[in-house]
Amino acid sequence: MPELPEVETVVRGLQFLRGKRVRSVTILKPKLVSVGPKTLSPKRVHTARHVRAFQRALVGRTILGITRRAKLIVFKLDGGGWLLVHLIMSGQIIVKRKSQRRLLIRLYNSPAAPLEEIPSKHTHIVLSFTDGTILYYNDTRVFGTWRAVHTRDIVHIADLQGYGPEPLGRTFTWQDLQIALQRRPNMELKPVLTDQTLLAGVGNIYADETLFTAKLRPMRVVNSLNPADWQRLYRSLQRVLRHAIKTHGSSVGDFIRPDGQIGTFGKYHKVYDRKGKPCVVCGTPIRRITLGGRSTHFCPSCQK
DNA sequence: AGAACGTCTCGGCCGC
DNA sequence: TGCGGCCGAGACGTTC
Repeated sequence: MPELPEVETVVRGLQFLRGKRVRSVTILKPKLVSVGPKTLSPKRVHTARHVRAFQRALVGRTILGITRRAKLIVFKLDGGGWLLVHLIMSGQIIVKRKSQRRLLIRLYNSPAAPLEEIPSKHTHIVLSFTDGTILYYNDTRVFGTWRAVHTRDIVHIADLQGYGPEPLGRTFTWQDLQIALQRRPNMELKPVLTDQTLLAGVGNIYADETLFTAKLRPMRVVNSLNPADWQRLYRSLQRVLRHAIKTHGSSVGDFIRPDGQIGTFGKYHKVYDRKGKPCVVCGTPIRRITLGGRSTHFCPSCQK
């Protein structure tokens, strides 16, 4: 399931799409796509016209670059267009290269569907490129978002403007982390770490793992941290995220790499989804609580 | 059967 | 009484 390391893994795996031109766009679930900046009205209209506008924004365009902002995959297109893809909970991008483009129509229900069993009944969007490459978007929970926007709209896009700093950004220091999280001085660390407007890219798993590594309890209030705590939190955050990227992201849930392989980070979870199991450091059973409406795991002995 | 790793909206509350 | 910001709850399909 995609947080910063998973999205980063996907983005790196998609680099070979640069220079390819979109031949056609098939939309099987119109609710997944939208065009233009977000409007003030929360009600989204999904019509055939809507789908056609989305297709028009992409067909004939060449992909100039693929980058990541927070958990968002950002495709830069020629002609000033952008495609912003958010995998939310269960989105997967799977690409077949030209040599593998023969389609096998065989329904397969597993999240880690092998390449030859794509498309599946969870394939909702298909991008075909002029060289025969095909990109499939699978999403069991149909929560993802695909938004086509133009450069002139980009400053209005809450998706890009509302995000906090990138935790792995070149200039990001422990003081920057402190400044970012102290915008919510009276809140608990866990919900603050996963707030995208304060800090970009951290979700439930990596928040729990980061706090364990930093030896800080998830329910600690932000303004109770001293400078040593902030430095430990900063180092832990970067170490956990970098390690996860190195191991290609988490394999928990539905995460799948663009080449169809599953991630391997799940093996290294120290607290996440380990309720009742012994802490890898001290043996104390890992505790699971709910914080900010999300499951939260910690070692009651190691984390202070 | 209840919970799921994300995001958005809504509404209550607080402080000005 | 009004307004903005903060913050928690619930909703959003589907799967196991």
